[in-house]
Amino acid sequence: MKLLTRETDYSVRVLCHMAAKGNKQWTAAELYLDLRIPRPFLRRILQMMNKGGLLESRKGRSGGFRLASAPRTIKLADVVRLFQGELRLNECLFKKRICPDRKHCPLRSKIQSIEDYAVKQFEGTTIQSLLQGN
Amino acid sequence: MKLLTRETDYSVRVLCHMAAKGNKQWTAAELYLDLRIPRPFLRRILQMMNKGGLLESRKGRSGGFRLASAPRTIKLADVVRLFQGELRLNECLFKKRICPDRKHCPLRSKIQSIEDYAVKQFEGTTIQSLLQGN
DNA sequence: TATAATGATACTATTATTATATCATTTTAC
DNA sequence: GTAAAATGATATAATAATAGTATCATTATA
Repeated sequence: MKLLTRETDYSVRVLCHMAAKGNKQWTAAELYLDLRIPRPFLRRILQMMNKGGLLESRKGRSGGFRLASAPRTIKLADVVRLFQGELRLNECLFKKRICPDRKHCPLRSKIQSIEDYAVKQFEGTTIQSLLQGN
Repeated sequence: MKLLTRETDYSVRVLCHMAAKGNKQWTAAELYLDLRIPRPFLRRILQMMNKGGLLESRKGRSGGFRLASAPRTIKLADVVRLFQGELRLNECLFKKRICPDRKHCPLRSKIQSIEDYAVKQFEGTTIQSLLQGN
């Protein structure tokens, strides 16, 4: 199983790659050459990161993408939220039909505790810290 | 997303239900009446729990299932392992193609830390502790 | 004004999970 | 002995999430 989807994973790579090279502007084509993320997928991700405020974009010829903010202010949690929504490790159990005794379900609190831990990790990780290998 | 699959979830319910009623033997039909887990799915799960050593079974008329060991010795980790294999939250990234720099991937260590925490929770949780609401 | 970029979006493919269905085998009550 | 009631084994279908593709519209500039 995977805690992070590929969209999240690829996006982190993009952000790290950009952050490593200062405040340069990048086209999708350039990023493809460097990172080999499937091209149309990459483009969609870039657009989502733009909409989500992680990147800024310029349209038209000589357009491209750049980081919207400093690497130390971009949290892994932001990327996860953008592509996966709020982390909810309990999801399935309560989706369509209500769990018979949600309140007292002791499994729930275990999962919740793991979820909390994961979110804390994501909140405490920035693009900068990833670049520094922390 | 869900940390536990339905197989795992259902199985925990079955184990807790059994544990709550002493060392009784149960048929799949009885468990269905009590737990309303889809019947063929329930049967398959019971068979897997039997093979996996969580339950014992008796075949033939007046056959059925019972706990293979005391509730305090059955760990949530055992159930997860049986139905989901070793928890591997990193899975996707390294599946088909190798991550370009697995060793140095700082994301990996974050995920690993979350995985370790989750496993610790699972190891520390037993059917008995779930019954007691811990 | 042609070109080279992003924007928007519909579509397809793949995979994992969830669920069903069926027939074989075993045991026992009668 | 044998029918009935249980599990064993296993193939298949349905659903949903993820991953990836394709295409046309729009924008800006060389």
